[in-house]
Amino acid sequence: MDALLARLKNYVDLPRPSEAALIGMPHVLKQMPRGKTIISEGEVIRRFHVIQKGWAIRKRLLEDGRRQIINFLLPGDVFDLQAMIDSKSDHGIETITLCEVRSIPTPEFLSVVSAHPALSSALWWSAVQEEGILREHIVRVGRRNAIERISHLLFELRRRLILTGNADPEDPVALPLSRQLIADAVGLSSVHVSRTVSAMRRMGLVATNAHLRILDPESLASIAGFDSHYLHLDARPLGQVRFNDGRGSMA
Amino acid sequence: MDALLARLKNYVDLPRPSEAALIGMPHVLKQMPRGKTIISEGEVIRRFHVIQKGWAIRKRLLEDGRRQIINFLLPGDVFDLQAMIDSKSDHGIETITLCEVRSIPTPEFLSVVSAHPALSSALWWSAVQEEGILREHIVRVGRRNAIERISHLLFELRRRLILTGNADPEDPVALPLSRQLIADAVGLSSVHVSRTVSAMRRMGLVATNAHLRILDPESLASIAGFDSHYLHLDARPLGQVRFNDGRGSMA
DNA sequence: CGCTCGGTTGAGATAATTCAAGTGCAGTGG
DNA sequence: CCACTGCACTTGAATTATCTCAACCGAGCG
Repeated sequence: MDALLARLKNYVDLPRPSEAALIGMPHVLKQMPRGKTIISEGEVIRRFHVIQKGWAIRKRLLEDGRRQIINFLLPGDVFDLQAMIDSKSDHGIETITLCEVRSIPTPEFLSVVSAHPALSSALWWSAVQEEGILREHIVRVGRRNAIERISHLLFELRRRLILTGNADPEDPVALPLSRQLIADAVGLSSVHVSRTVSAMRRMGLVATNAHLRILDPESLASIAGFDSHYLHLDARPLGQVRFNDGRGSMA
Repeated sequence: MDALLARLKNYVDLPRPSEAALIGMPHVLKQMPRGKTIISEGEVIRRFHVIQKGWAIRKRLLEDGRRQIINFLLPGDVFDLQAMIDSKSDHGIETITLCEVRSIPTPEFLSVVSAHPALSSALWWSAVQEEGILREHIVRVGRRNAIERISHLLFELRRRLILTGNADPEDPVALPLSRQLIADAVGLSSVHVSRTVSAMRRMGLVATNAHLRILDPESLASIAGFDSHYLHLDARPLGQVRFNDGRGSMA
């Protein structure tokens, strides 16, 4: 199934025609190897993008080389609100695994969405969830210590992967993360992340052969003080609220 | 002039009828003393809010009392996207000075906005700017040291105040911030903030009588490595893009 | 006048960083 | 098949940024 569709279904059951419209939008599908730039900082964004497969990061680079990962983009994630206005991107987006990325020109995207209230309402939910993830990341980095930050991040990623059917809650979830990626996400040095992850391995929380695997999500959540309400999994459609352009005729 | 209007004018010149519609929305205007809760964590949000006067904070509290300020809400700021979906707020909002807050029920807000493309486009800009501020806050907290964090925050606040005519670029801007507020915003302890601010005073960057005043914004910006493009001050309207509900008839 | 509250300052403790050396694996080329 | 290289990861030791605890100060207020 389409990755975005799978994600939005956590919020509403889309009527068949809306599903069809979502999948049928004119788009370009691109395979990208790991480490490629999807959007570069300063570029004007004129298309919406959807991650179909693989992982990407949003990141900012400081002049002296320090890097901050703003968040991780997983299958089913759409970006970017910035496509709504004609402005230069304030951050870059880059693949960290082999990816399949779908992109749709802004006007076409909006006209499809505006014709389908259920779609637009689901996309609002998606935007609210994304903002929630951003806010929680601020809390993570600002007020938690190393093991809490890492545990919280890992648990969030697992939760989000499960949401789109990209991970099985029963299995140890594998994450394609290097120490350096984790470090740049949670604001630590890669060697301190290495030490902390080693400690977590000794505690039986994760395994670290080839990929990082989550062995004990419950303990992870409790160490992290994880509270999932920022993911808005409880949200239910209010009225019909459109994510809309003003040009096409209103269906 | 209306605070929100003043802010949106940085993006578009709203046509008279749109201005009138914005100001004329059915609303409640509330005076609130310092330290009052506008929205509490867990509450379902059914109204949009606009800060008319004063300052507020978005914050998250951890179980053990640690507090993280997610961002500052200044005159002209609108919140919250979360009003678009029927879900519990994942954070609290609280005044930190005497405030005047306007609130509009979601459906009324949306129907006015959907009738005015220029308004909806301006509100998209506002949402994009807010997301940019959130992202930059992550970089600030994740990858900058104490003096950089504080300088960056102060400079951003000054810039935003100037944007809405709440500060004069020529004068030393005064900010109603305690050491503790700064600490909880940038993820430090209040005593370390105190030390750092004292150092900044000795460097001639700020004054600290009664209120914190910014004396030397240029040096502040250069210490902080401040780059304003995340505020999207360069953005210009693309097509007509609506911020829309799907219930009312489309004007 | 005496309290309270925010801010300041010092001293010692701690978390995380930096630098540096060493290990192990995956891929490459002989 | 083996040696060689590169890269991520690991570990130790020394250093530094920041925190905690605690005492003190001074302005504003009842």
